Amino acid sequence: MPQNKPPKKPAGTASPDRRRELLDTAARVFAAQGYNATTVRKIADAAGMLAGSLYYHFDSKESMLDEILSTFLGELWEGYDAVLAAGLGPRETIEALVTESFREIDRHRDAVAIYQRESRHLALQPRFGYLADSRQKFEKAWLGTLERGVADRVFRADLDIRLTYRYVRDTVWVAASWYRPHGRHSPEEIARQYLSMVLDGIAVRD
Amino acid sequence: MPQNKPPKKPAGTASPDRRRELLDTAARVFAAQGYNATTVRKIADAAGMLAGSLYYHFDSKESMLDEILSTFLGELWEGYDAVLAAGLGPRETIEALVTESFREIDRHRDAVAIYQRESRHLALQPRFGYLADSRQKFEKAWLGTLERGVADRVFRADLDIRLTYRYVRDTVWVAASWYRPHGRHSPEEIARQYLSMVLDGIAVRD
Amino acid sequence: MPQNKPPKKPAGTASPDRRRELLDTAARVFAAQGYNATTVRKIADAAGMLAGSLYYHFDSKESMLDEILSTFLGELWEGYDAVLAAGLGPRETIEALVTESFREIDRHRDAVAIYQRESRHLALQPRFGYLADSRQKFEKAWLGTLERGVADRVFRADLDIRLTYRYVRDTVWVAASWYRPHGRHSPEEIARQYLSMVLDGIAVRD
Amino acid sequence: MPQNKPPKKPAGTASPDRRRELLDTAARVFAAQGYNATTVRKIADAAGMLAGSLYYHFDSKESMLDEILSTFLGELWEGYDAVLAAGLGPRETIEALVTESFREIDRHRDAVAIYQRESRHLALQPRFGYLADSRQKFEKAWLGTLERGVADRVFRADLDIRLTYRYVRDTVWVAASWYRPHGRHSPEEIARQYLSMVLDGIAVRD
DNA sequence: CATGAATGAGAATTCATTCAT
DNA sequence: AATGAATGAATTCTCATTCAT
Repeated sequence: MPQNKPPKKPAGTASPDRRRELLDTAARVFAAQGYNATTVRKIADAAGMLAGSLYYHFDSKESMLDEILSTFLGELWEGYDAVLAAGLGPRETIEALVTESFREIDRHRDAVAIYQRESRHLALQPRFGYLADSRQKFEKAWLGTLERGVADRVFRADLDIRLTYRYVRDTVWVAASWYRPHGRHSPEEIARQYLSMVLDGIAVRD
Repeated sequence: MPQNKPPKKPAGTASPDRRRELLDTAARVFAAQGYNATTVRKIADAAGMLAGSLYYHFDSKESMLDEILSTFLGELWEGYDAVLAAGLGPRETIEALVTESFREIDRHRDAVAIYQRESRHLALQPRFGYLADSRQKFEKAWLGTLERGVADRVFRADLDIRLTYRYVRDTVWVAASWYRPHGRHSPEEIARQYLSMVLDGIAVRD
Repeated sequence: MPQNKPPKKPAGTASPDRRRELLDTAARVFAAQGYNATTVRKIADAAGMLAGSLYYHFDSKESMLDEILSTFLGELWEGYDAVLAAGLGPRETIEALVTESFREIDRHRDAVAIYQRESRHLALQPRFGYLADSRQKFEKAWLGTLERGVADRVFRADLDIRLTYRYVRDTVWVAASWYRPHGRHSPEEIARQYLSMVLDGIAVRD
Repeated sequence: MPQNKPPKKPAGTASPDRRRELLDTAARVFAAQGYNATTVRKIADAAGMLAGSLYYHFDSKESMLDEILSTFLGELWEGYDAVLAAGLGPRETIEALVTESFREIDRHRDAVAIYQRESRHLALQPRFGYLADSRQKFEKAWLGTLERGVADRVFRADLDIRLTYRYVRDTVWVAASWYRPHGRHSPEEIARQYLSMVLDGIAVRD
């Protein structure tokens, strides 16, 4: 990791720092109000500039959304791919994926919230086709792991496997709707408790 | 029934069947595209009429949303209240609430999806204050039951109780996002499997 | 010609009469100020309505332009095709085409002015591809007639034929920039004088 | 040369070569896309700089247009005045003016194209009042020459003289719309053929 | 000389809503 | 009940222009 921050103007379209700053602001507003209900003016207000000025940095409101989501998914898959490449057993893979997910929620809370709310209809547009791709890859990874777990007798065989998949998936990701970064619990701690519930249930064992 | 219908407003004119039909159509579009992204024209298209014609039946787009949500919540609480009045133990209460919830998802799938997506910010508007009320009442019922269960040693005591509450709540309601009425499983069957996972977890017991 | 004006609402997108009225207004403003310099607001002002109201009738400012130009070209080619099908000699064909052109200028003065000013760059856009097609068909008809005339020794052989083509073509169409319908001269009278100059020149014969 | 250059305005700063270069670039883009449709950014792109940088050289987009047109008209009138001062007969004057015009088209093709497209409405603005003046002076020169020619029985007397004037004027200047400098024909050769058509027509004499 | 970032005044377009018929 | 036509406010986006560096 180089220490030297960009000494001269970095090449490319514009300062990536400012870009990231503005995208963070935009993500915050999108997450709070929903993409459609967010006007460019609101974003600009939150960034302390005029609406038109945003267009120096971005082509359109949609391209901001695009960049927010694709950046998030990029980093998510970096983490997931590392987990999936580690050759863990099914239970350990699920544990690692869940933990990784909570870390991503911690780092990209707004992007996750936006993703939850908007991805379904966005995925229909060609521009956001990667959302559909990601969803499919996602399903393959999680469902495959669960199936492996059932085969290995690590996970229960009496449940509808797709139902289980949806259950585990949703269970993790809806957390983004109430999770506050740097709150009482660290992502790892939340992951631990969630895993405990998902794997062992909330009922006391007889 | 009072004689004084609103003098000019066409709020409750004519056939309640047509009204319900139109609301179902509206709910379908709202659920599919999001409230904000849904134009009155899209609803009218789906209903086979022109945008302006909807205003014979309803005051505004917002009043359609209002009626959809309040009808849904009314029926939901009818069911919940019956359960809560039955004097069941904590585990049985949770089981009954979950089952009732899946039944509501089955009957009001679109309304539930709309509720999930929009209730948070709608609740801030005075008109939709009942959403906030309902949420609070909801939390009281579920959280109270869980607490009673922990006290009765029916539910695990080692979990953060608010985390558990959110977990159970979300776990059930997100199902609306993928649930298709008249699909492979009946609501009761889905409830049964969900409960099995929530209560006992998905891991095989040693 | 039926006397009866539309007794009931005509089918289709909207009353074609109103549509035509608005297009005439738009064409007038486009011709006077140029397409780019014309704001929708100016058109709306000229039509006595608000800018947004135009969108009830048309998809966009561009689609108004499109409809103006395609209607004009449609009628132009109706006239030209009739002339070309008549089996006249080269000189008579040129005379008939010129006369027909002045008639079109008389009927579609604004559309012609717009065409002159905008067709070149519009033709590059796919939507206005028909402009390029028309230009090509146009060249074929005129240039072909001139060539036939040279072969028949009706037109001079000592001139660059493409230069002659451009000369005749431009000579006719620029007239639209100053021509006022219902002015001192009828289109036929103007055509006659133009033809006299084009065919015989302006110099006194020795 | 006065010392008092404009205090803050960068109007006439530095290298006149660079200035001319940039104006040529601007003229090229104006001619290709139209003045209104040309953004400062497009000009800057074509010049290999950023939009803001142009303002070091010019006050405004309009002042670029102004300089392009006034430079062109200045040189045009230099040529015309020489012709008009030469004391030629009407026919020879027309011949000389036409030839001079094609030379100007050759040298200022873009400026001529811009002039054709924009002068009519620009002339209404005070800043471009010289366009109206020029047009008037132009008409006086050409129309006067034609009238003299009719009086001298060099030109036909049976034609509407204003129609003839427009005919000759347009006939020459529209050539700018298709003329490519350094093309097959020299300006003098094109002038020769045009004159031959204008004076003697394109029909074979009996 | 040129850049990067912003401004601010429109521009086109959308859309909930109204209302006479 | 429904239509056709319009309103008017808001929204996204564009662009000439400015200015500190």
